[in-house]
Order: sequence, then structure tokens, then C-alpha cells
Amino acid sequence: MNQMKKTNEQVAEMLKSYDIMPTQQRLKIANILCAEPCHMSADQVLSAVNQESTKKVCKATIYNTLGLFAEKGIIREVIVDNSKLFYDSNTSVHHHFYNVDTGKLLDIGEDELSVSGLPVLPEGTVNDGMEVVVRIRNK
Amino acid sequence: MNQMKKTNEQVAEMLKSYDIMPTQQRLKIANILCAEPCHMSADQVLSAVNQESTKKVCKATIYNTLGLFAEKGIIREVIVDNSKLFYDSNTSVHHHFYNVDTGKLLDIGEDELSVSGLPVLPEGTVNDGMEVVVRIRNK
DNA sequence: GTCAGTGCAAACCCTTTGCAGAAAG
DNA sequence: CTTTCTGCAAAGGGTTTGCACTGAC
Repeated sequence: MNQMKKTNEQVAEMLKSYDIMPTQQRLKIANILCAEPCHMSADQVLSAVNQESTKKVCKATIYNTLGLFAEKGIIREVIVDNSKLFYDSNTSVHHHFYNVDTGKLLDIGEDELSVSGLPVLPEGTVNDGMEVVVRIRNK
Repeated sequence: MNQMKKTNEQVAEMLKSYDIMPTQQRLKIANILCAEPCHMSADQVLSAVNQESTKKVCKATIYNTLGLFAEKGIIREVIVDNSKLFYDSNTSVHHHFYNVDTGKLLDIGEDELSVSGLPVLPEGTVNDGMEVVVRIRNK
């Protein structure tokens, strides 16, 4: 997802370009995620979306929408915690710190870490994405 | 966990050396994990342990024991799937393929992949382990 | 005898699903 | 109008917890 702030119309166009019908709920959710690069759990998206709005978006729609966005490639799932899934609005290749104490994700700059030697994939399989996670704790 | 096959006594000694009282249940579980380097979910350990035994070990004990072993450093948790945790009996630094179709984990040889440029940790945090996961799908 | 470990079942949490009503084109 | 989406509530699956019983020293 492009990281610049966008108008509602621009977000709607972006959704259409991904073959997603821009409904009110999806626009709200996309706006939250587009506002700035962010790492959020479904729960965090839920509260953010319903923060200052009278018409609440329900939990099921949040999950369905995040799943849809991830499937279409607008956002990326990040699996670092056994108990919940995170979504990253930055879909370019990059890696993460995961603070196990705070539950916060932080990007690792591309220049800070590089993986060399793409391993030979097992017979009959194709690459579906690589991810480096550096787990950290508070001192 | 050392990967050579061991006698029950050797496994018991190993547990003691990690400050774990070697009960019958813990020995059974440790034997499964020690038999060879493996990646198993709690569910897989449960069925393996109860395969050929009349006295069944219950699910809660499996979870408690795996958690204990991981805490003590005998095995390592591997987080690659949103829906379940895996445990790796090889605790040395290495990385994984995760086949999202089959749910199987495979080691990536140390010589096949190397991460360079240890990133600068955020203020006030300490490293708690790095992990590279290459997600793969069947062709 | 004392204390840790185990088994059982219920509770928990995140996520998914089924279905009726609502909204979009 | 027809089709897709939403909301609600219930179900689902892995994991954790409370508590009485068992077993090891």
C-alpha cells in the first residue's frame, strides 16, 4: 500500500485497482491503514476504526476485510506471535523487530540487515515469501 | 537438545541437568523429541506419546511440559503459523522452510543462508533470538 | 507427610462461519 | 432487482487454568 496520505476518493480508486468494491467499511479500514505505515492487530484496527464514529464496524467485517486486503496484496500478514496476527501496511520487502514485552513491531531498515545465499527450495515447491524476525525484550 | 539417541537414564540425567524433575510423562515426551531432530506441534507430540502406550498422557500435561522444556531451553518454539505453535528439538541457531500447504517445517542448512549486518537494537532492548522463515508452497 | 506433577474439564482468546437483513449498482 | 457485503451470534481450534487426586521423595 502506498504510504502517502490520500483522500477518500484516492483510497477508493486504490481499492478498485485491486478489484475490491470500496464500501464504507472497507474505506474506513483502508484509511486507517493508509494513514501511515503501521503494524496493527485486528483488535487494534477495530478500536481505531470505531474510535470516532457512531456507526460501528463489527468484528467479523474487520477480520473479513483484513483477510481480503492481505489476499489482494494491499497489506501483509506478519506472523510473530502465537496468539495473534499482525497486519503490515508496508508491503515492500523488509523485516521486523518484535518486542515480546510490549507486543510492538518495528521495521528493520533494509540497509541494516541483509540475507545472502537464497537457499535451494525443496523439490516441487515455490517461494512464498521470506521473513526475518528479530525478537527483542526490554532491558 | 543433543540429537543422539539416548537411554531413558541419559534422558533423565539430561532433564535433571536442566533442573527438571524427570517424571514418567516428561520422560516419554523427552524421548519422542530426542529420538531425532524434529519439528512438532503439541498435537503431534500428543499422538506420538500416546501411540503405543496404555497409560495416556493428557493434553494439559503435554502443553505444560512443552512450555517447561522451551522455558528451560531444551527445545525451541517456532512461530510460523497463526493457528499453532511448533517445537523444534534442535536448539542451535538455524532457520526454516515452512510449507504452508503441508504444514511441514524443514531446516535450512547453515551454509545455505546467512544473515549479515546485525541490526542496531532499539534503545533499552536486548536481543532475544533471530529467526528466518522462508514460506513455500507446493508447485 | 509434604510438595510438585497430573488429569480432567471448563474457560479463554483470536478467528471463522452461517445466516438474515442491508446496501450497492 | 440482483448480488455482494455487513452485523450478529454462535461455533471452532489451539492453548491455558483451576482444582482435586496422584505420585515422588
